[in-house]
Order: sequence, then C-alpha cells, then structure tokens
Amino acid sequence: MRVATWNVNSVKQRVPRLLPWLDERRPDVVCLQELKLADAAFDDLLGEELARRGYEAAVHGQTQWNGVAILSRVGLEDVVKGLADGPGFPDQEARAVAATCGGVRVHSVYVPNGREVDSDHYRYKLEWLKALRDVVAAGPEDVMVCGDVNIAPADADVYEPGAFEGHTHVTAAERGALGEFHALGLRDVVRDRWPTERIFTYWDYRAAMFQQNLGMRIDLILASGSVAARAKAAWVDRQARKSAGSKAAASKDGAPKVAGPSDHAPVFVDLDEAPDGDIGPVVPPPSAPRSGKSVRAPR
DNA sequence: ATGGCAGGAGCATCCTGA
Repeated sequence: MRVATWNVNSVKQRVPRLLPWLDERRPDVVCLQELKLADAAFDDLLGEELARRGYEAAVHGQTQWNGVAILSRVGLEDVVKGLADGPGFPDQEARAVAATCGGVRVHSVYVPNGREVDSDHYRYKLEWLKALRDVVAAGPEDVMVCGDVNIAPADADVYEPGAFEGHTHVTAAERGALGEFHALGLRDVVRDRWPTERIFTYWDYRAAMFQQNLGMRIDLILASGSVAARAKAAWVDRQARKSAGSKAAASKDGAPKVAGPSDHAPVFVDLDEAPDGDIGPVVPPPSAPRSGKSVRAPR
C-alpha cells in the first residue's frame, strides 16, 4: 500500500499537476492539505476525475483557506471531519480529516502555523496539537498521521537553524507537542529510513530557495510501530516541486502559462501487506505459522 | 529589520503563509 501526503497550496491551481502525478505515482492513499475551497467546489472540480481513477474522497474544505482531504482506492470508512473537542480561531477550521483505509486509521492534518511565538495563534497551534494527540490516543493501534505539521522536528530539518531562532516551527514547546505523538509509539518514517540525510519538504517560493535547496522538513508521515514496521521505502518527491518549463517557454506570446508547483513536495511511504492480511483475504498455507512477524521483513 | 513569491477575495489592496 502506497501512502502519500501533499500540501498542494490550492487544489484548484494544482489540478494540472495533481492528476498526472496520481497517474504516474499511483498512490493508494493520498492525504491533501491546503485545498483552499469548499467541499462542493472540490467535488465539482475533481469528483469525476478521481472516480475515473478509482478513488473515493473524504473532503473537509472551506473557502479561501485551509481544507484537507483523503483520497483512497483501498477503502474509505468511518470518515470524521475535524477534531473532537478541538480549539478554534475563533471557530473551528478545516484542518483535519480521518478515515480508515486498507485497515489503517489515516489522519490528514494541516497544523496551524503559529505565526509569532507566544501569540494567540501560537497557543492555538499547541492546543490544536493536543486535541489531535487525544484523538489519535483514543483510536485504533494501526494509525498514520500525515500532513503539514508546521514543525521542523530537529535542527537538522531546517536549512539554517540560526535563521529560525525566536521563530515558530522550531521552538521547544512545538517540538514537545510533536514528541507527544512519539510517546504514543508513532514513528517518523522518513527520518527512520534516512537518519542522517538532509531532507526538506517545503521551500519558500521566494529568492530561488528551492534551486538552492534551502528548505524545511515540516511535512511528515507518522506511523504507529505496527505500521512503520511494514515500511519498505519512504521518500520525498522533489520532482513535483520543480517548475515545469523554462521561463522563455512560459512567457511566449499567447502560450498558456505552465502550471507552477506547490511550495511543498509530496512525501511517500510504501507499506508491505499487513501480516494478518488486513488489506485483503490472505489465506496462509496449512503449515505456515499464523503468529509472529511477517516473513517479508522490510529491507 | 525587510523583502523576495504565490494564492484568495474581489477590484484596491490586504491577509495568509513559515
């Protein structure tokens, strides 16, 4: 089962990239963030194209800002929009949606930005993370939290730690809130797979930050131990962050403007089948051991 | 310290992002 998460920064703007990306990468489950449109508009925009590709969609959108979704072609059950007892700013925003896909409880999340340290919005961010933690803690063991967490887990996850001193995304309180998910047993599957690599998932549009690889790793796939143990591969799809064509080609008279990228890249994890056949009817041969770990150990 | 770039609302420019 291939799971991806992508902050698309307006799904309306990203359609010319999203559909070819689905066809090329063929993820089974996709968590999207920053849809920036309402549920009905999402359905009008993509409903038919997604159905043609075999995806069901759980959408929790709103006009203008935020908005999250889960696309799945391995089942989409028990959809929950928003966070139970979650805080608002001042009203609840469309920042979380959950569904059970292929036997795994999947959460697509867009964590509040925080804006300025110790601001109202920063406190809202920390409260929101606590509410998400409580929802995950109360849920099933096989769980994934995927999305834009707006926290760089460690100094190695920002291009220049000194540039972020006193800013959000790197404070001890934010990292502590992220640590609560690890305390529940969740793993950061990309960092587990690449312990010492310099990996970013977000690059500011300005000042050619992507071309210089000056970014941050703030889009994460967190998975319970039971799910993380099935991870065969985990990576960032940098290709999706690249500009499509040369400036010369894009600026030709009358030529349609080439669709630009989101400022975030997608993150992927490939999971082996569940040992007990959660994602399909798997009947072991009579002599096969019924308990214990999968024979197909992750490489 | 500020701007750089991009998107949405909506029609001038402001808010948000991180």
